[in-house]
Amino acid sequence: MPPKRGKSKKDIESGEDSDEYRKKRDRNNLAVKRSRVKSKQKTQETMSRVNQLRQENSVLEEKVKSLTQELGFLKELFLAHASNNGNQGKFEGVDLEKLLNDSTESNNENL
Amino acid sequence: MPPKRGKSKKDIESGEDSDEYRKKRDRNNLAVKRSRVKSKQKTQETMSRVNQLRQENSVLEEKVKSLTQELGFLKELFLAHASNNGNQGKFEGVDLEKLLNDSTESNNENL
DNA sequence: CTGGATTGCGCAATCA
DNA sequence: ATGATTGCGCAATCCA
Repeated sequence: MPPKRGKSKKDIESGEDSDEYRKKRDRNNLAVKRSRVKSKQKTQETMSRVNQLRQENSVLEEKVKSLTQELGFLKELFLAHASNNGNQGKFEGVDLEKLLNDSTESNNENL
Repeated sequence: MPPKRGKSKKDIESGEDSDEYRKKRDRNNLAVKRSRVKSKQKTQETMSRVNQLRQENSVLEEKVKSLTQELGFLKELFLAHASNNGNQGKFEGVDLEKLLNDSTESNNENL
């Protein structure tokens, strides 16, 4: 009682000398082609993404650099002012020394 | 005057039923395998690179954010001080208004 | 079960 | 001649 199918013996797979088989192969070959094209596209996009990120990155680095520089300058200015006036680093009632360090340390440690 | 070679007819290529041919195929198959492994590795590395850059990027963004914030705060402090003393924005002999804008504009325009 | 999508694999052409 | 790459088809397998 071999299972009776619509086809002859071993389905379309493996054997089936012609039409159905060929048809199936052809379709698969197309699928393979599509799949590979897609794959290559993705690879390309990934590489582009890398360059894009590199760009953004260097822009940000410069930004950080100039902001840090700026901040450093202001800090010195502050300290100079403070010592000139002997008001213990207080300016407008704020403890600048502490403030400046707070948001400078955490930013410089990664450079 | 058929060209005389060391082999029979069509070289080792295409035909040559055995040894030389098979040997060549086998070597190529290995080469293909090597090549494909290498290729996949490179793809993987590229993807890792993307994530790595994403990381660096967000770190930098935060850095810029906090530095900018800091700078904004100091700027206000400065301006307040200047107006309180009615010295035309001069502080320690420096024109802060101008200074602060110079290296702040170029840094905020991309946010 | 049906059928496209992926993937490993080998062949041959071509590059270096 | 030789290894590296690349397009291509086959078949197994995945996945929906």
